[in-house]
Amino acid sequence: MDRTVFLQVALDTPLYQTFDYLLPKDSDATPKAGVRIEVPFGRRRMVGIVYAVTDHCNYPIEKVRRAYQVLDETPLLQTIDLEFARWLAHYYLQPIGQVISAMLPSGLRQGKVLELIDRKIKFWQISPRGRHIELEYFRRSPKQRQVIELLQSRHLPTPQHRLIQEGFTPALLKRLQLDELIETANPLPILDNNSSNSIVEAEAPLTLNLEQLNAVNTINQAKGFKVYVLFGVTGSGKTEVYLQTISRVLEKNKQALVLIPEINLTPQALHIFQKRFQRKIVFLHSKCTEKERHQAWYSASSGNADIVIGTRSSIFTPMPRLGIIIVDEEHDLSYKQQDGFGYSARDCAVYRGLKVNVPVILGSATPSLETWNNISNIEITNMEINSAELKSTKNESKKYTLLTLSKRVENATMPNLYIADLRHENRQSGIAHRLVEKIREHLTAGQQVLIFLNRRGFAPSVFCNDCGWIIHCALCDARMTYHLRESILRCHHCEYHTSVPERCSQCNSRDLTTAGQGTEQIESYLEKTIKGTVIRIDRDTTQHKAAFEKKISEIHAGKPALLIGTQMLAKGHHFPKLTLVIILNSDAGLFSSDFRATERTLQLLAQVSGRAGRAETQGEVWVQTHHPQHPIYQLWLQNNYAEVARYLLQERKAALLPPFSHHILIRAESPQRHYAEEFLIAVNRYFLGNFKSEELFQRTAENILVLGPANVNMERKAGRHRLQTLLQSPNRKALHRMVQHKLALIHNLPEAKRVRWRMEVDPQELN
DNA sequence: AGCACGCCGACT
DNA sequence: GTCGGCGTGCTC
Repeated sequence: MDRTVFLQVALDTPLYQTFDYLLPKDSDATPKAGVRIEVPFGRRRMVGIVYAVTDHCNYPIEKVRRAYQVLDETPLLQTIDLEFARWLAHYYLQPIGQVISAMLPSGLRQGKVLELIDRKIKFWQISPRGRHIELEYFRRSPKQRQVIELLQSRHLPTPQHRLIQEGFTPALLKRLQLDELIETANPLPILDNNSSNSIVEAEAPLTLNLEQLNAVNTINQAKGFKVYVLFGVTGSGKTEVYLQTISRVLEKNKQALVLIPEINLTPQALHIFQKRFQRKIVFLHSKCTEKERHQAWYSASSGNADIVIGTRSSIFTPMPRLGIIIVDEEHDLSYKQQDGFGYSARDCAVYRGLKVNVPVILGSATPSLETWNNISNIEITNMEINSAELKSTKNESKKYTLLTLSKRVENATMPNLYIADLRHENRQSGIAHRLVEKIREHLTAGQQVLIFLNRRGFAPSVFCNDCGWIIHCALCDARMTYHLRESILRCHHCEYHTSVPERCSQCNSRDLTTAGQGTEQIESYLEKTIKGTVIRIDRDTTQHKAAFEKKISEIHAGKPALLIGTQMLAKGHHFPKLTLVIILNSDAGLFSSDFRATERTLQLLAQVSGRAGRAETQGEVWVQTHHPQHPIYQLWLQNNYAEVARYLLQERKAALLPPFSHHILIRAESPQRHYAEEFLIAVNRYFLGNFKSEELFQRTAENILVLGPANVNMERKAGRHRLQTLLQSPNRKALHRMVQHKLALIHNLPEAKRVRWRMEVDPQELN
């Protein structure tokens, strides 16, 4: 006898539950878990995912409503994906419906029909021959030259209609195709080995050095889940290790998932994969159009694509034949989602690897301390001196295997590191004269130089010489940055900007002046001082889409040039002609209140330093500082990240900070400070019972540390006051349990209605 | 989150 | 008289 069937449906609401529904009218079959379903929800009509099919319901049966219709025959999410979602929701303390919603491309979320892309549109891309053709070849045919230049600059196929809009004719394109200078391409960056128009050649694998070979062999021996930390200095050939392990995975007819940080270099990285594998590769990154994302997602989840390369959120892409997960630059902050539900794609990757039982590679020249602490086979050879101490830091949680690549490929050496002590240097516009001389030397020798300064604009603050008044943002607790070319004051923390005032608003003096230097000032100073090409790369100079790539290819052309850049330029780019790197303002990271600041600064120093001297030429790196004796610089000079990690882990252990304890952060913000504060106080009462608001530190019965409500470093940002409570415990389970139990209560607090609040597990930034 | 209901202040 | 402010409550 048939029993009534109930569908537990996950809906995108902030409620920590699923909702029960009856089958749609005259439905012929029971839907499978993982299909989309349209249901009535309050007065709304929503699309959800069938999370489970059961024969009972916990809700008063007379109030259970009937679903409108099932939208898919085959599930979009498989059982294993739903289990992944369940774990995510539990671990990150998020409503299941919102987690599942984040796993789907937005079109599918809204109930759109899965449709394949229109194959009738013709796409063009540069051919291997066209990529390397001398432009001289087009002396007599400027139109052809324009097409070639355009397509050379593009990393993704360009639709024909776009080229026709640009004034090119189909006949012209046909002509170039005949000369094998351009080729038709699949509409998406999908390389399909059985499509006749794909003529991308497979590039042969490179020869591995011993360390690389060892890494590849070790990973290839993995049977099921195992985490490998591929610890390789910049230029040590991590990518080649990825490629050759992927190659083995593909042979076994499995799929590979490769996560990369959210940086501008993606097109180059992707090209490497395209050249190596004549397989279906799909890309998922922030610049994908909705349609591309949809298509890539479909291709991956149907098992059609062999390799998925993407940023943070691609960790959720369903892949039925998943065989390996690679997280490149695993320490990178962009793996941490900052808004919405604050997951770490790297941590999710490790969990997913465990769940699906496949190996996970975490690659970095500067692994995060969380990762480092999990390594089981730290090589004692590197650190004989402290091996006794090291052993004492070991605990049962060590479970990752360390694979070290200590040498740069092609005989490139590591750069020499130097400190410029600003206390004894003459300087102008924030740069020591001695270093300007250095720049000249290297440029004259035909090399390129990089100046790293993590500060846009002309000057980071403007003040009154008479009364000392500093101009602040109207919406944030932050100073205004002066932008010379625009002649404007900008806040770098919100959209607020204003014209430069004539007079001090406090004392009416006309004597306003700037303090400090940004990239704009360094650029204008050095353009005058040295004669040569200066290329500045920061958010201000790369606003137009093509500008960034244009500058990068200008650098790659290899002519002597001085590059001035922020973070943007620091990561992932390989500039073979770069021999001198100067880091201008790393002191900023020395006195931060965030306990992770030291780790971040050292990672950044190492990453930036790694840009220097990749080819046969010896590179040098200079750091300018007022505090040359600071331990950060002493550690940096040793040029031994393993030692850095060891040292920092000792500190963390002594202070019982992560990874030796665990954090959950509750943030609240409101235009009215007291609303945020009252909410957090109400939350604390749940944890502490007799919470005394005048004490900053308190402990719960389970000995969990409750710290707050406390101000965030920049208390007011974009017009909102921000406060937070930090929960800390060495016992992750106890911490989770406590918060889990109060979650629904917190959500229902009347105080919660008046503020924007969110829960963050494993926060990466405490300010 | 949405979306409705409901109960008070200043406007055509 | 009603338009609309946002406090409160509910969603299978």
